[in-house]
Amino acid sequence: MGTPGLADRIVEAGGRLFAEQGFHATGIRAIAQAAKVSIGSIYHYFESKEEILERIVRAEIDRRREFLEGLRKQGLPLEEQVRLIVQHHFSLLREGRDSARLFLREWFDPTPELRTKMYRLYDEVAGYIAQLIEEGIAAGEARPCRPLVAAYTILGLVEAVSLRALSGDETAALLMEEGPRELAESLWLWLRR
Amino acid sequence: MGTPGLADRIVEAGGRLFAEQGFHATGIRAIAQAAKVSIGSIYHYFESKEEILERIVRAEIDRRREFLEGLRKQGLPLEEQVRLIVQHHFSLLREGRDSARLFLREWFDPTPELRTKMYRLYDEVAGYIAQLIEEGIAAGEARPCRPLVAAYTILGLVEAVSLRALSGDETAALLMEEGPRELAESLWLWLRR
Amino acid sequence: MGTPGLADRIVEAGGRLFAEQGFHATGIRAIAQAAKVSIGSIYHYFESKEEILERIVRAEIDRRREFLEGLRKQGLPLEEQVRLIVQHHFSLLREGRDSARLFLREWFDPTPELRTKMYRLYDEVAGYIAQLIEEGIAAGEARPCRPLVAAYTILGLVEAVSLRALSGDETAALLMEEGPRELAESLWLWLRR
Amino acid sequence: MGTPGLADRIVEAGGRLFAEQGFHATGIRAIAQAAKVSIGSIYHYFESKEEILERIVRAEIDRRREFLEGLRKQGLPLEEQVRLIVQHHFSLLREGRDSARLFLREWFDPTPELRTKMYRLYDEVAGYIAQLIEEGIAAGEARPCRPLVAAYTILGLVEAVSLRALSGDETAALLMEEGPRELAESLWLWLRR
DNA sequence: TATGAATGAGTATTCATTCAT
DNA sequence: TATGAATGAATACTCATTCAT
Repeated sequence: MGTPGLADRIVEAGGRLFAEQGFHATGIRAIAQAAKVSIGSIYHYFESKEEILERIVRAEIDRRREFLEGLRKQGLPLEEQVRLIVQHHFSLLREGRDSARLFLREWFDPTPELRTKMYRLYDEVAGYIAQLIEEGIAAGEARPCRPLVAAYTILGLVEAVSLRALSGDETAALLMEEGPRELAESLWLWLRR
Repeated sequence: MGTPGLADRIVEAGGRLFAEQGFHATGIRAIAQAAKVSIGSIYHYFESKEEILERIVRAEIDRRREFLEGLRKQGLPLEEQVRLIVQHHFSLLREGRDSARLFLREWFDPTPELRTKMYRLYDEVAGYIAQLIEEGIAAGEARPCRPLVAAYTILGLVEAVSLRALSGDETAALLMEEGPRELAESLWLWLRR
Repeated sequence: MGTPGLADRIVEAGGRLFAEQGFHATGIRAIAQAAKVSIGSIYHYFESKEEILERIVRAEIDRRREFLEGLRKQGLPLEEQVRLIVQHHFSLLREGRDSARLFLREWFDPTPELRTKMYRLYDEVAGYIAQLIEEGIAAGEARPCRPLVAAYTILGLVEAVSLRALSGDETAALLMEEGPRELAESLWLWLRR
Repeated sequence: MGTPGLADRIVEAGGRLFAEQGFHATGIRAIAQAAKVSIGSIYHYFESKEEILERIVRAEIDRRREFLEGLRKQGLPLEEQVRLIVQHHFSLLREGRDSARLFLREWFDPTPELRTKMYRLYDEVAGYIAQLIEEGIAAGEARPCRPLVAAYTILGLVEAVSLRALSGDETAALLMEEGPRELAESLWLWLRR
């Protein structure tokens, strides 16, 4: 409601441009122009270009965490939960959600400090999934395994495949179409008791 | 035999530095210094900084392809092949093979052209794995599925997990230790008939 | 009496910061923060950053002029007057009086207009000293000389030495300790009939 | 001989511009333009803008040191030496020697590190003068005093007066004309036995 | 009076690339 | 082949100043 604040416009424009061209290739001037904001305003709200990226990533993580928290409260069987997690991820991609794309990019390029922060945020999400799996094991739905390793396996699998699915070519289209079902099935075959 | 040529020295130094610091953070002067080569020589052998990266990536892909070709000739059962593919990947990481790290980095940052090239090279490897799976299906070892999607699943899974395993923290250590066995098992549970 | 006005707080904070870090290195925001005043208020009371400096310098000049006027009224012998002028200057420095330090700084850096203003203010002080000398010559205490040149000599001598005395090292300590007596003596040896 | 190298052109242009407008007011682009050199070349030869200033100051100090060394070898009476030091200084100013002007400027503005360097260089010159005075005392020409304090007195006196003499107004003209004789006389009256 | 969000020209510096030798 | 001096467009970021509230 109401017009979005400058900070929001900056984050939105930054997210889009970073996702399209990469963090390094996106200049602060381009962000300012895209957000219809002065360069000075960017630095009024953010300490640096990196802080913009950080905010974007944090927001994306938050969204995923909320989804997982909501999922957990529903008490669905683990198989269904896995299916929904995979679907959720792909639907974010399909919507063309910029930050979903960005999230897959920039894992490595920024300074080590940012990378450390990103790992920490990522670990939060993995922790949620590990919890779901742990409960699934306790309920006898899943075979005994290390929940955290399994969580990273799920996340990694889903992200790596969706990464390829973003390229825009034929292989990408195939993965985008068949990916969700095939991945959810694979994961369940692997996790189930 | 004999001293390596200038081009080799450049590729070797570039690979090391790109992997350590990233493509953008590595200057051409740093490469020149590390390779004990003049800046002029770099441009004598390579058109641009990107071409150095391209060569490094191509070499890495070639090494993997050779491994997969060799694997295929041995006619092992698919379960064993999957196990060896996973193991091979992790052992490259464990050796600290620079280009293996690099391969995981720079997936996204460079110009779109380079990205396209990288996809193409990556697809080569995926194609080899898809072939192995196709043969496994034909031999009744694996359940029917889309081989290319399955190949990307395997590659994506392995790379995404190893990506996290490179961070150097505790989670990374856990993934590095438990990852290969757990992943191979997962993949086989999923692929088998 | 009562709380000092905003303008005073700004001048006080500006004087301190300029003296500590220099005019260029001190931002308007730092002044606002130190004075616990909004940026807007600064521009309400002053036209520009330079005007703050100008006010500080003017105040310092005024203080010196007052001292010199008071000195003149006492009708002391010129030798004594010279001694007191030197002492006064060093005691300002020793007290750590910010504007005394500032006065020695920023002689040159600001825009030409400000420099001109500073010269004019400085000339006021020199004029007072020249007057004292002129009266000393008339009274037969001092040798005949150009009073204005002599005044600049005195001012320059004292300031240049105190400049060096501000550095905080060993030489500075020596100058701070021996400077006042030695300088007063020198000046009198040189001025006296 | 032959055309001066790029580094020389940069130093020359930098010295001129710094002296005219001050260190802060002189941009690197202005130096590049004035020296008819690319910005890149400046950074090829100098690490930073400050390094240019440093080189200029060092050169100026070197020139003065050479003059003082030459003076000392001539074995003139101290009175004559003092006269020549003062004259030398003023003749540098009169020649419009840029670095002489610069030397008087920028005593304070740059970073603390540079200031420390400048003090150290300045102390070298003061040390030479102190030596001359010490020998003068030993020879019975000068009254006993602390040579280093006396040296700073001489330097400070000369520089402070010449500082004022640079302003370009009437007072400046008076100081420029009468300064050398008057100062030399003053100093000798003060130093002599 | 008083505020501080908004501005954008300006800054020093970097770095891939070229080219005369 | 081999060099490295020379280039200059591009970069992230600063900061005095304005102005609507």
